[in-house]
Amino acid sequence: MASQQNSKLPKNAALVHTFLAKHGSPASAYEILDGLRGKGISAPPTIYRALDQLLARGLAHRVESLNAFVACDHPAHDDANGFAICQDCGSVREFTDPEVVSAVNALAKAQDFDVRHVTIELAGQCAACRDSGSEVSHG
Amino acid sequence: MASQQNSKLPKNAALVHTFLAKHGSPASAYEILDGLRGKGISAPPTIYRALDQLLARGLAHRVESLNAFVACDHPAHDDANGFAICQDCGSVREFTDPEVVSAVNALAKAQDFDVRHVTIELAGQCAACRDSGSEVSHG
DNA sequence: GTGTGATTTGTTATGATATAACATCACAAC
DNA sequence: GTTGTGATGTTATATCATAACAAATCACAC
Repeated sequence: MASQQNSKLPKNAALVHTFLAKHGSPASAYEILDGLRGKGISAPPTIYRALDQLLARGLAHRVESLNAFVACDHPAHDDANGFAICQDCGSVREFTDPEVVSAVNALAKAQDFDVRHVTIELAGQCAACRDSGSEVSHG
Repeated sequence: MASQQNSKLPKNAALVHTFLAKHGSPASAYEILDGLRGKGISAPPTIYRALDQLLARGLAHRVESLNAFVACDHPAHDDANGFAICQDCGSVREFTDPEVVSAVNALAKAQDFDVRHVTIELAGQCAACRDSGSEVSHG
């Protein structure tokens, strides 16, 4: 259902993917750009094009509520994944949950809606921040 | 769980809410601004402040994947609603679904994540566009 | 009705995110 | 070697959002 493209990853897409994978947490296009200025990349369109290629292959996701991008943990499910975003520490955890997916699919069917992509983003507090009494600063 | 504020809606918030309700589909902050220039509103911060007030009251929602805002259909559930967005005709339908909500809550509990807000956005094709053979133009 | 504080509003400027448009390059197919 | 396609570089600009500060308005005690 995803990752249909088996052709070789273009150079810039590979650079961006590597950057995101190392980064670990979501990065904005401009953070990626800043991180790759030494590698011949100098302008936003280059980043956005590379991101488009990664998104098409399921190798990265856009986190809508952060206007940011992450390398993908499980490319096989890129059309129905989700993110849990801690508002205290900024950590983002990707998940794929069959219960949520089936509930969403049932809903879409009931509404006679042909789903192509599902965005699920949970904003809240992660366990680590709750356990430390919420005094963790954002970053 | 939402709409805790019972104080009177400020003038600009009321203007923006009325605009969104008439508009029917999601509008960007700048579309709202353009629609209200005749009413003494002349700059983006005024719109964003009014939107913040509406969001806090559950009278409007932000559609993350469109960077746009809609008036709310059912204020009682504003922390766990969803949108079905047709990529062909641009229509947006709001929904609240207990199955999806409970699946998300179960997932969050399993992940030990304290959910404050849930974003669910389905992108795809609405029944009307499917039935008309996808030849509907975007707008 | 006057003072006081809180909220709302107006205004200018700027920051942050994303894309249009067009030229060039790399490479495979023929 | 020409042609077609996809990738890349570059400049400029469109779009979305907020910082910072001043002024107006409102609620309410006195």
